[in-house]
Amino acid sequence: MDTQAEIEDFILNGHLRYVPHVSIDCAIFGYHEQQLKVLLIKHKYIEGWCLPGGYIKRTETLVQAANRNVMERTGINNLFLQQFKAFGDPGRARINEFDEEKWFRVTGVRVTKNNWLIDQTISIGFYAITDFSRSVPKPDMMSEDCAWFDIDNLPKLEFDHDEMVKEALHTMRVQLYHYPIGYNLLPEKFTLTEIHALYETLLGKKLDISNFPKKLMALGLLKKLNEKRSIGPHRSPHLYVFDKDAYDKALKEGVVLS
Amino acid sequence: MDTQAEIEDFILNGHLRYVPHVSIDCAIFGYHEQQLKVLLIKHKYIEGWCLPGGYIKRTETLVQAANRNVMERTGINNLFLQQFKAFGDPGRARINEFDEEKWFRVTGVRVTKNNWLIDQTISIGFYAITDFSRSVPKPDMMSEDCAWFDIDNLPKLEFDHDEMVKEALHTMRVQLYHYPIGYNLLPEKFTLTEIHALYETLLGKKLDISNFPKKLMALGLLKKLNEKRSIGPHRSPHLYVFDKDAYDKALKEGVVLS
DNA sequence: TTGTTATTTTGTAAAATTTACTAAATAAAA
DNA sequence: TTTTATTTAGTAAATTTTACAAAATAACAA
Repeated sequence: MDTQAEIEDFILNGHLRYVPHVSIDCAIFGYHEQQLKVLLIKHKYIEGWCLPGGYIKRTETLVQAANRNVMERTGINNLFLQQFKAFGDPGRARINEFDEEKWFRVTGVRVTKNNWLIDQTISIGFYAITDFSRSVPKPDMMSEDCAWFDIDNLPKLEFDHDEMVKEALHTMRVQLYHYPIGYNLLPEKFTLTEIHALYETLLGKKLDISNFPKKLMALGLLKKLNEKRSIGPHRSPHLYVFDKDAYDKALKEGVVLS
Repeated sequence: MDTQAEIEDFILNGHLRYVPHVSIDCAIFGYHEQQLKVLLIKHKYIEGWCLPGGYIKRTETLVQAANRNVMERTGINNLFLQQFKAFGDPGRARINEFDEEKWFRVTGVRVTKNNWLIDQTISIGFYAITDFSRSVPKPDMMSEDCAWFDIDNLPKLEFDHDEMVKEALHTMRVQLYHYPIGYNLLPEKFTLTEIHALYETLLGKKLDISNFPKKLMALGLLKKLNEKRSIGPHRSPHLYVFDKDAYDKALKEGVVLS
């Protein structure tokens, strides 16, 4: 979606391919070396930053729509992805502030007030987690920028997206105790210290350095390798990999981490 | 919404007052004397039973829409109400089976295929809990029956409503440990045995008769009264009431029950 | 008035889990 | 060989959960 013809077609005929009045918004959390970030985009049409999002094709499921959106913004497929809440309070989208001239300047298309895009929209929130160092943030056709922001240094977001981030973060932190996490976020082979740091960062709190790795091991998701990693003048830590079968089973059936 | 004029107006002009393409569906759980039921409705237009639901007014929030719907079906206001998931997979509503003649027979209105009601719809699922003995089930204008069904003796439901009930029940049972429950479900003054039975029934499992009441008390939501209830040739149990302040605080901030 | 009975309620020991802390093992570099 | 920072195993204390026993009780019948 980039050429002017495509933009025009989306604006004028999008309602035939997408479900009107419903969108998805994605809180994409990015982790790397003990840093937690969120991906934001800057609309051409709007002043501030907001969460990436989009419409749902009439032929795809909600999860597919969210996955497509996350893929388009980060270039990464098949992330851990969860629906967390639908947002639909009237006034959340500020459609009353519609400015035909501005739309024309930005899109090059004459948009009238009865266009399918200019109407009340209910948005379904998803969150995803990825390794931000592997991603290539890419704006969509309606936005001019797309970048990672530190989780505790976010700008004021547009619409109800502040609340969305808050809810997404809360849900993510609760679900960390009930789903396995780490795949795609850690190197193929990793140390207990690395996965410990991952959990600490995502949860935003300290976890006992001696007990937490034991709890992780007790879940039975990790396989200990006969290899160690050299980390300078210190004891070399063992390397681990995820047991893919146990991991996928845990994704389906859930786990309990205390 | 009952007269023919109102039905006709809803079908022909509803898209002006309601948000098209989005609906809500409510799994309304009913409790009374150790029985757990679900409220189902039977559409005039559709063969089997399904969850009650409806559209969202352009002026109301999602929760208001759900509450209005629950109120219309049960006659009871202000129940414990929670959003649990949005459902939007294509094909879930079977709009391809649209039958103009049948719609006319049922509604007395000539509905064409481009009507706002005949299109892909994404539904936001809410669940609620009420005392079914106090409710007066009432069909909506599109349905011919509305009745309580035993939770473990449900008929096969239409659309994706089997999955909705399953998800609603699962979410409800998880949230029972994180929100206070019992208000409106028990008499104003109740015994520990009664609230114990409530939890057992909603959770669908046994809870230790000696330890569970202690856990409940530990939450600090109950006030012990200086009254007892006569229950025949047995020790008279104490009566309790909810501490409204603590209860409301717990509703907002959550509790932890083990 | 006194036992009988079923239920409520308190008490407590055992079991299990979590937490806090100690110390041994280790590997590279000085 | 010693130093050093980190990994990792071990364990005792603290806490929580569970299981079970027994006391309290109130209506009724004898």
